[in-house]
Amino acid sequence: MCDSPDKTPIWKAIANALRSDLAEGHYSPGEKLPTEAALADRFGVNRHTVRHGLSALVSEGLVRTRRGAGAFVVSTPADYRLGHRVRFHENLIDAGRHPEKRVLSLDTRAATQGEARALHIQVGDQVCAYHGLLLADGQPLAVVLSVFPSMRLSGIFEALFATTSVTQALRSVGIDDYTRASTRLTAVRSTATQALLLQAGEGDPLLRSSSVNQCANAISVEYGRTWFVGDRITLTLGET
Amino acid sequence: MCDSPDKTPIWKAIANALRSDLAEGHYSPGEKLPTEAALADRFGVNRHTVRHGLSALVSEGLVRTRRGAGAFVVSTPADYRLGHRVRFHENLIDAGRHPEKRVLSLDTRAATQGEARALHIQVGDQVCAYHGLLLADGQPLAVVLSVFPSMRLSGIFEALFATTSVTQALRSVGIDDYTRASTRLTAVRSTATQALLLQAGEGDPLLRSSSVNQCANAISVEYGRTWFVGDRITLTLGET
DNA sequence: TGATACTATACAACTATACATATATTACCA
DNA sequence: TGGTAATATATGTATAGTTGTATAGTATCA
Repeated sequence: MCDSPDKTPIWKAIANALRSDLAEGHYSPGEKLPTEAALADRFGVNRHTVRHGLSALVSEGLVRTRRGAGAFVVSTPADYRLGHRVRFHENLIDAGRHPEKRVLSLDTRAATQGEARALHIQVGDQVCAYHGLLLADGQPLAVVLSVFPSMRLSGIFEALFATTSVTQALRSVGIDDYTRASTRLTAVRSTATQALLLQAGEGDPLLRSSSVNQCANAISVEYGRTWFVGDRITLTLGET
Repeated sequence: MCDSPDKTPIWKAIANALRSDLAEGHYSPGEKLPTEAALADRFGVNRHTVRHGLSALVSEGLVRTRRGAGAFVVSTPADYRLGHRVRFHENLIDAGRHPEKRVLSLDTRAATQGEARALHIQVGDQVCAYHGLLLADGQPLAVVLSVFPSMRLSGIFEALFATTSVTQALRSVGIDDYTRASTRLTAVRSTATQALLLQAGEGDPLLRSSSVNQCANAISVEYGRTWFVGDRITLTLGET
């Protein structure tokens, strides 16, 4: 009976075994781990013990589970550069990722109070609202709500229909370049809908960015709000 | 036994997302929703989960599905015009709906403090209280609590028995016309009783309107409180 | 005796896949 | 032009597999 301070519990040993499997690259990002039942069988333990071990990896952010589907290796957080010029596609390609955009809805409506203030227009002026999903390597990264002042950008609605690129859409209505006039960041908890779209947990922390883009003559052309999944992104400032 | 904070099931979150899409007017009646496969793709879930969410909307009567064809919008929120003259039947007929009223109770009692203030009468004066249910195309739209000052409108009780139309009842006691003197709007959560009557979920958001109608000589003839189901109505102001 | 670690079982929620069946669209032919 | 068959598309149904959760039980150790 040597009283070693603590013999490592089985679940911790399992977590360690899996962790080193990941570290040695036996599984690549996005790959599915064996099922809990299979792991339980391999380690000769109960499924709950495996789950205990897995949950440790989940809370470390190494693994993500989807009910009914399995446990998947998480990819490392994408670096996202904030600065004077912010371009989604460029940013992710620079980070070695494959960017993708998905349109959720696109409609024209009256500006809310906050939108009006941000864009320096009147409450009730027509705006074009773009609701979309940003993905990196096929994994949801953020939801976006972008608002454009229709009056200043006639044809923006059709332009956004034609292309998913904000840069191209703006160019096609005569805005050759635009720069980030302001960015504000806060952290919020995800709603059920956001969680669903982002394939994250309800209440998971999101990084919310509110920003205004202006064209050459300091006219506001876009007011965007973006909700990033906290643990899939690292925002970087200042560096080139 | 720590209670987990109410986690929304995925299918319910999908139903909510679609419901609010309908509420925001992204689809009009008769329009086809995206296919189950497309929705499953958008939300990143299995088609069966989407089907579960859709079936909720079907059982609410918002959507109808046709095998091989798709899912189609049955009803979108009724437009309800607020202004100087507010008439339930007219409003819904103008919106292309079939209005209906159902009497829940009708009695004479003493005015409460709030009612007295609204109608400019004394606390304890006799009022005629009308409790009813408004329906559009057979679906509950709102519960109404209407209070009339008996003293000023002798015979109003019997008149309300004879007809469900407020306009007609008032006319039969000598009020040929009346106009909306004030309207106040807030949002509240439904009580269990309201939810039952409205065939909505307990705690669902309701739009509460408190209004006073006056006859020609600026005498208050009705104090009404109406609880609309948020999903089923869009109140419009100002426009003709 | 009580706390901790693990086991055992059952069920709910979601996924994956396959196939049946109804509808819409297209191609082709007279 | 009009009708019909073939094909693609979409919903309905069935079955099995996987994770999430709840409950109860057992062994061990302090």
